[in-house]
Amino acid sequence: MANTNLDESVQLADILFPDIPVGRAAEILAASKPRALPEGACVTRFAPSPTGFLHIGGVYAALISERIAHQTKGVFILRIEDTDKQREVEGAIKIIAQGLGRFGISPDEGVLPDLSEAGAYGPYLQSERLDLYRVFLKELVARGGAYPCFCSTEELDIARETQELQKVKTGYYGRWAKHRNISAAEVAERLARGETYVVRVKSRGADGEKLQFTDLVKGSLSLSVNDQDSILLKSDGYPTYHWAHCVDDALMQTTHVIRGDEWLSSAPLHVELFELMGWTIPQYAHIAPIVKIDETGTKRKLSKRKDPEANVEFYFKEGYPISAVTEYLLNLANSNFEDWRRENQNAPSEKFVVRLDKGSVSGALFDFVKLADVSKEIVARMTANEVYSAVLAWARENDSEFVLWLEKNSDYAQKIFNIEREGEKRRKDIAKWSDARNSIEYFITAPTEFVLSEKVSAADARAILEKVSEVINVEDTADVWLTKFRALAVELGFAPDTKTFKTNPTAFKGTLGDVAGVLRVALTGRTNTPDLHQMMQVFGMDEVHARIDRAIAKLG
RNA sequence: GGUCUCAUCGUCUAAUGGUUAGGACAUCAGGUUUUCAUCCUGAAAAUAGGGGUUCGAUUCCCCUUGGGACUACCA
Repeated sequence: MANTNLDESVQLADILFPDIPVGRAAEILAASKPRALPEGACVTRFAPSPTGFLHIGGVYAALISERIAHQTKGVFILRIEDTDKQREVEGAIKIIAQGLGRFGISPDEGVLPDLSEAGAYGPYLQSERLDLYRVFLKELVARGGAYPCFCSTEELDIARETQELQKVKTGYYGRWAKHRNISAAEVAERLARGETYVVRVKSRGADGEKLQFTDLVKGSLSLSVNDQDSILLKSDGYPTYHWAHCVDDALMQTTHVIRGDEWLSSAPLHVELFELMGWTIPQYAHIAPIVKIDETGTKRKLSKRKDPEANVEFYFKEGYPISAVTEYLLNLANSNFEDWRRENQNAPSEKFVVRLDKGSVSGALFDFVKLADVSKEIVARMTANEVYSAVLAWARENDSEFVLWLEKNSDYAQKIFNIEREGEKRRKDIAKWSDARNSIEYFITAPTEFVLSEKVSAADARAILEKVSEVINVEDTADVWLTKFRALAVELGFAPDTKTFKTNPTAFKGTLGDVAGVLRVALTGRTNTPDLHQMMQVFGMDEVHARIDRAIAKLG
């Protein structure tokens, strides 16, 4: 800034922002209280734009930010970046705040899930901070760090075309920065004529210069310094992301900026901005995006247009338990999460300490199979009552018919969900709540089709069912039932167990499993169900008899 | 095109200048159980390619190839 004429800059600032009194910036800074936080506490924030959509990648970033803040006894802020009026969508703030709320991610400051605002460093909507951006921009202009630019979009387009033709770097910089040294007098004149303008940073960087940059996720990097006179204030009076980020995170005293790595290449600009203002530069953590393989076989970021799974609504609709999605995301953030989980089976996931430096450096593929596994594990650990409540809550939003049944048959449903849900070897058949209905469907509707295994003849099947009908008593303990069942099988010429059958296969019509298969199909119409004895206990005597009779009738 | 960046089983990843390169999910095979999606055992499966440095490289360096991000008055 050696040859910048300070007087000229101050004049320029006054012409541009005549309504802002001298010293206003200093006043605001002086009024902003330092946060009283314990040593090592991190202040983080999630700052989405309200585009009507909560992206799973956003939840990922928010989750990491929230954990970093809270595990250090710091502060987590939800700030809304609504500086693009074109893209803003009605009701989007609600979607974001409540969506995060469903994931249990609650901010200490900013917009809360109930849409109220908390915190002493607000407002937390950027559209309500417009005066702040102007105040500090005036300061920057006065220091010779920014200037107005009157170039039209057309002019800029032409310049870029020229640059492309000449094969030089595109953009507004150096000798291409037409208004870099515009005089206060000229600005006054153009303003008087009603010309619109933007305000650009007067970059100090030169092409080819490097910036040693330490990123908390990516490590030590050598980035190119910023040499672009980027726009800070748009002609509509709104700041660009860059300026808003700088002003907001300085005023909110953010210590750790955790954001998607698409921001990495503009980090040098942000660093320059903080330096120009003489503010403390926050620590940066640029996290890798969650990607998918598309039709062409290339990896790309989850796209809100093309990929339904990019939207958190998708997970709500499918009924993935929220904690499963959270744990999967945590596992993506720090792969040692699953080791921790094995050691701490019943601990809440908040106990796991997230580390930024253990994050993936390049994008990770979202793996639904793995998610399903995590999810099944979680559902298996839940009680029947918890499962019932979760399924009911899911059904309320997605399956009104099922809700009716669940509400009417609350006790019965809980008994069903309790099958193989006690003890060590728990059944793992539900990954998401939308699976639930199908997995218990045969309890709701008795089967009408009975497809028997080819291993058992119709006559034998009939004999089996009639015999079962005679001896069955659902009050029997599992052992008693099994003894009866085995005797019955032997009586009809089947082997009492697999081992016996294998020693002399020709001596038997089949195995005990084959006999069980007949009963299973009669009761459920399926070959694949939970434990017979437990199911029959839930059915009760009457239902068991009714189903067996119906099956016999069907067999002719 | 320019700038930056990344590269370990199919996937997510661990590890180290010297290891049989480890785990998890998925896959396959065997076993247990009255079925099974549970459970147990086992198998197959990776350091992108080429050069260096080194006694020794997957690890450090260079090149190639491939991927990703950015290159807006969008965030």
